Amino acid sequence: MTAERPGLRERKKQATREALRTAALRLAMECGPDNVRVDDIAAAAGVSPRTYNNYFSSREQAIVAAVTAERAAQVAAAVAARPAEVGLGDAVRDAVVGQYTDQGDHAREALLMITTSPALRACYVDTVTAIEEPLADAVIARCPDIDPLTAQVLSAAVGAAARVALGQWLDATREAPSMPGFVVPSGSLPDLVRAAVTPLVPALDAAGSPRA
Amino acid sequence: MTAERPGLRERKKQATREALRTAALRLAMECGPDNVRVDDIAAAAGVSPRTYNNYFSSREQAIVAAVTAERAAQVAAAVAARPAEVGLGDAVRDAVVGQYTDQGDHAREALLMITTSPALRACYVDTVTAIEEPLADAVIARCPDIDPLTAQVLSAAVGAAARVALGQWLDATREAPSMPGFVVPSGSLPDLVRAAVTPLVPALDAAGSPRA
DNA sequence: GCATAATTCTGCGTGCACGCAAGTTTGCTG
DNA sequence: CAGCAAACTTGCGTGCACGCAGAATTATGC
Repeated sequence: MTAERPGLRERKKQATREALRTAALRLAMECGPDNVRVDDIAAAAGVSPRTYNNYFSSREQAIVAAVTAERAAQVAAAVAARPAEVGLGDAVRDAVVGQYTDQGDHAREALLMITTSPALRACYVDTVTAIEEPLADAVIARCPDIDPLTAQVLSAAVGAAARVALGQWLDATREAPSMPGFVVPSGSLPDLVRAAVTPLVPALDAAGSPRA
Repeated sequence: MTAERPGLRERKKQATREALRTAALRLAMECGPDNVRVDDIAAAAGVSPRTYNNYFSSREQAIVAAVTAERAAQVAAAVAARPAEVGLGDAVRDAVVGQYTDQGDHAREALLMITTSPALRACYVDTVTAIEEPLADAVIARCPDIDPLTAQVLSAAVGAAARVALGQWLDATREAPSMPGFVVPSGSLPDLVRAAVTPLVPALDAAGSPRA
């Protein structure tokens, strides 16, 4: 139903994208983030270096994409999945927090590597921008009477909050190894994300139910 | 008082930065944004091309900086200048809106040129990120008991709202010339910014006065 | 099945960002 | 004033993003 026509063409594109992501992450983990050239990734995926940039617009993007993958769609789905009774604020907050809980074991060491390189950290933090549009759509679907601009602003605000939390956490985990005493000064990532999104709950609720 | 020691060194640096900004904007206005090379800007400012990248990390940044300039500090000052009686929400909103009202005549045509190039638009939109840190400081100064993370999140949210408003407005003004009928479909920029920040006011007020 | 239109991949060239290692200027101190 | 250390500038080399145009591949009409 949702997949109208797989189409040989489209499938090949997704395969290439997947191959690039995987190769990028593998090489980065093996050789270290700074010892991987774009040409290497392209070669490992069996395409031209030029083709790499038809799929990803920066060297770091492919590596990060291997970890981020379908996050945007998942957030939107999670918001839609919350029962209609709970307020918009709780629904969005729980959906976002859920995205950063129970990371797989493999993802955890990848995250640690991303911590290594400033460029990778910046790129990873920027990926949360991708949730804005799907999230706005989900918000509109939940509250059809909401002003589209408001939905967009609130989604962007949530994205910004997640960005702040992620930045804090990445910095904290990077500093940690030097200080043997404290492991994670700021607590776990899900807790941090929750704490960051919580201040926005009043705004979300206010927009979600105008007559309350 | 605040300026401890200007110092010959620091003055030269600011002069170079200013020269680069000005030259960049002038050349961009004269030749069109896409017909200006970094080397040209550097030459016009009398420095090496390499030095250019010691001050600005992208070609567009210098052009945009000529328009943006001191915006970040002004927002922080504007927040601090609001009387202590008004709520945090109103104070921040008015301060941000004030930044985008009564643009100079010269700035207005520069804005129009920025509309021309996608890269410039993206860069200009990204500059609002710079207000986050000063704004967070101003918020903390206003509400000393606030959680620093909350202040940071709210500032980032406000920045995101401004970003959305700016994006909308830039897109709208770009589409406008093709449609002779409508000039600005979405209204004036200050109104748009106000409308974008308003949904966040409940969150700001909630954080600003916990006991209300 | 085949011709044709639409996409995608690829090589090439250009402009750009940035690390590195001198060379130069500035600020401080004896 | 001499001399030293820190900061800034500059040239060079490398890797990268992306526009462009031609070849290769896929979809579509007959």
